[in-house]
Amino acid sequence: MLNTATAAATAPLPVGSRGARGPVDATLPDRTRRASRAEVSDECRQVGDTLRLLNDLLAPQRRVVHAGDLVHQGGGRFGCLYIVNSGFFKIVNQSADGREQVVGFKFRGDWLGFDGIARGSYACDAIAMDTGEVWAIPYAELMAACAREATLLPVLHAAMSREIAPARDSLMSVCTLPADARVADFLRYWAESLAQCGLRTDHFTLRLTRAEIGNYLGMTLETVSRALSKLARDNLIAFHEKGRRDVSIPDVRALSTFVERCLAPVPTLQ
Amino acid sequence: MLNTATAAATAPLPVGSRGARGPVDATLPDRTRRASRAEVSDECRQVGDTLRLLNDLLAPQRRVVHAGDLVHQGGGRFGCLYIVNSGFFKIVNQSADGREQVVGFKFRGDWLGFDGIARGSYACDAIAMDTGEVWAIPYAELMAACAREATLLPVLHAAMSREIAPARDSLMSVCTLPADARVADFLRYWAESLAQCGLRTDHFTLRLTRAEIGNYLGMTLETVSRALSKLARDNLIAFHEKGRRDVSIPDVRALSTFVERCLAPVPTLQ
DNA sequence: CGATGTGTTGACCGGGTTCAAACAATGTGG
DNA sequence: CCACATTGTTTGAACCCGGTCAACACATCG
Repeated sequence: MLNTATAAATAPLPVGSRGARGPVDATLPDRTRRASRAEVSDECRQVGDTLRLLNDLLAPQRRVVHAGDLVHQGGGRFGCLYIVNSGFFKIVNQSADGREQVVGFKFRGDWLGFDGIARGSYACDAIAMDTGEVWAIPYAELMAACAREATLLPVLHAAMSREIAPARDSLMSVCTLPADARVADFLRYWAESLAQCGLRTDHFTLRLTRAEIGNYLGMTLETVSRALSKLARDNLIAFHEKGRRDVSIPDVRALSTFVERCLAPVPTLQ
Repeated sequence: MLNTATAAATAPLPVGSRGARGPVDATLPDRTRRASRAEVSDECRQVGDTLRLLNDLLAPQRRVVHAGDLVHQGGGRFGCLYIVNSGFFKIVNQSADGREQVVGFKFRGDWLGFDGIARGSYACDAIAMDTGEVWAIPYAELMAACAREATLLPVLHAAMSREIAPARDSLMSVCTLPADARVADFLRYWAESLAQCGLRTDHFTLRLTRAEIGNYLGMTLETVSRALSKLARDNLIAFHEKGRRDVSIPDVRALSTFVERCLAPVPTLQ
């Protein structure tokens, strides 16, 4: 496939004609951020606090959903934001010519519908993948509450800010990693997301079909299946008996090293 | 490459086990939104209004940048948001293992640095690709101004909301289109972006190298070059004399139909 | 039981990567 | 001014990863 990673190695991105002049905020960058266990539990607690705050201030309408339910639909009139209290959801983009693309997933504490604020209509579908509960918050009411309660606006902005990075990360994954590594990286991401919900990460059942994973990662379901088989062969994951959707991940970090190893064949950046 | 579009045709995404139950806001979706000429000039005016508003309320620090300058750097401490007044910029993600990925571009009226709000540090590099000017706005000051001036917050939220869609769109492009179509779609996007800045769209000079385009689109620079040559051969674009960076696009809509034609070989969705 | 949806695996082949060579544009120093 | 290096672009040829097609296994369900 597109090994742009190696391409970038042979022809690195020109940072500029005369070299960088340095950022305005010149602090040392630490790009290697990865959530530690303490941070994860910390984030878990923050999510609980946020949900409690919203519940107290706005008494949002709770809505129970089941697998396949649409929370909001692309093109539909924007009115509410939604917060995931439980379950998980996929975000699906649809193009005018019928292509549909899974562009992300949402878990407990994530918000749905931010893309509707600017356009006045949602830009994508949000679809439940399991039984769960979302809280509907009319945007106008949220704004009014922000005027009353000063602690609310920072929470909202942080949530919107968090929407930006994931799509960029998966774009990078799709553009720079070969198929096997993309699947491994996806499993790592999934385990990390579960951990942030306080769920166990060493063993879980994927509620996604191979086709959905493949669509999200830009490959066919056959390639996903082959990649998973290979990962199982290498003991990076293990399938539980009874169905190939129960996955065990003995060591999540091993998946990360596998991803990096896929780029190792071209170790020298220059 | 990965024709997941056709894969989706043979194995369409399951919307759910029992079918969709309908969205909360059940208005008719119009997914086929594309900016008309009136909308473009309208948006152009809105951008001007926004810049004027911010200038009057906050007197932001103006900063002239040249090609290659870093506006902010991934990992750097978050403090300011930036608004593009002129020039254009690329957003580059960098992974811990050295991969770097162009994940988007910014033009006049776009904001930079939203991804830093949640983390407290920027998640990516913002790099000028030409001489231009950005306005630095300390986030704390912006929040204070929002408290004074009620019209500011909706503008800010709309800007943040607009950050969500582009990355998703390019993810879809990368995942569902073959190389030729991706390049065509990129040119269409670029022309559209220039139009929204009030610049001419029928003839312009790409300030990007083939390597940068390829990185953004998930392919090698050679493939970009070949795709451009093919588009020129088909008279969808034309190269100006003196260098292969001056591009003429006689009819932008022809590019759109070309993209759709790349999916035509599999016309029946079922 | 058959029907349907999902997952696995194999064989083939084609689009895109890789490697290589050549050219154009630009700058640099003697 | 030319020689030379550098960077970006184009084009060709060979290879290979991943898409395509097909067959089969397995589960659930009416």
